[in-house]
Amino acid sequence: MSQRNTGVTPQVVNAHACPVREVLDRVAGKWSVQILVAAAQGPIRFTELERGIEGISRRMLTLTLRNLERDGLVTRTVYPTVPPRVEYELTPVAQELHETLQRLTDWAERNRVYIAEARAAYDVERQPELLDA
Amino acid sequence: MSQRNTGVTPQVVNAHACPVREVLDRVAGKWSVQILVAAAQGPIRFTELERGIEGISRRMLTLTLRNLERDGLVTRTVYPTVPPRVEYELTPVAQELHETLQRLTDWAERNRVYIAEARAAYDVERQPELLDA
DNA sequence: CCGTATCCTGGTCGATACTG
DNA sequence: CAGTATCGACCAGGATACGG
Repeated sequence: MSQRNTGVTPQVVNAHACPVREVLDRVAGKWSVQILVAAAQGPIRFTELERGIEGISRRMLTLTLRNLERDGLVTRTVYPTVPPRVEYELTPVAQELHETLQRLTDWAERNRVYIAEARAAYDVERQPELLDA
Repeated sequence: MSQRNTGVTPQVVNAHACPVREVLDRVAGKWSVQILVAAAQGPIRFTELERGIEGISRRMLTLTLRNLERDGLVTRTVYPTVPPRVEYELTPVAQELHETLQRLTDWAERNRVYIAEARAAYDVERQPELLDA
């Protein structure tokens, strides 16, 4: 592989067997989903994204946007004004993705308490001695 | 945090703002989804999982199962026979999750070609000099 | 305003060897 | 059969500084 490490998601050697994993690899990055969500309402500027997504660094914002753009999930439009202005917008395909992600959100919200309790119970079960520290 | 590193997913310091990320953190692990899929048809044994999921190591299978169990997504049942027999089964909550993951799969399959082409186009655009190597 | 380049750290996973 | 323990590699992502 003659390509240097550009920070872009490297291509897989053995193609994915499972299509679910394929999506996840695209979306499992720490910031991908939040960008998709933030951009779902319409075109949005770089700085708006940066301000809207708590804790994201400029680097990761750029990197994640590039990957999304590479996969055809966002479009990048540069307006050659001064100061420069760049807008990102979800493609129709990404809009679909965003809708299915919404199902996941629903699931998470319906079951977040259940999961939290399961965790708590499990942890108590396995590490009871840590309770009196 | 007085807990040693047991290989179990560490708890987050700052709680998740976004509920989508909460799901993803639970499912984004390299093997979680494949385990959920493999177990979706009914109770399944450790070795069956190991054989069914190409490339998974014993270690990762155990680790991922533990995390899923901890989150209340799978149940672990030990039959004290000899040789021992352990069965894993999805909880109803995980069954729901599995269904929504199915939507993601559908999306992936509908759009895999589109994405592959987007990638190819993007890469050519950015690294044309690599074509004649 | 919108990035890129570099350096560095910690968490994830694979390999391997050992147990009830 | 169904695990656990240990070590090491690798890379995603944070901090920081610079550029058009």
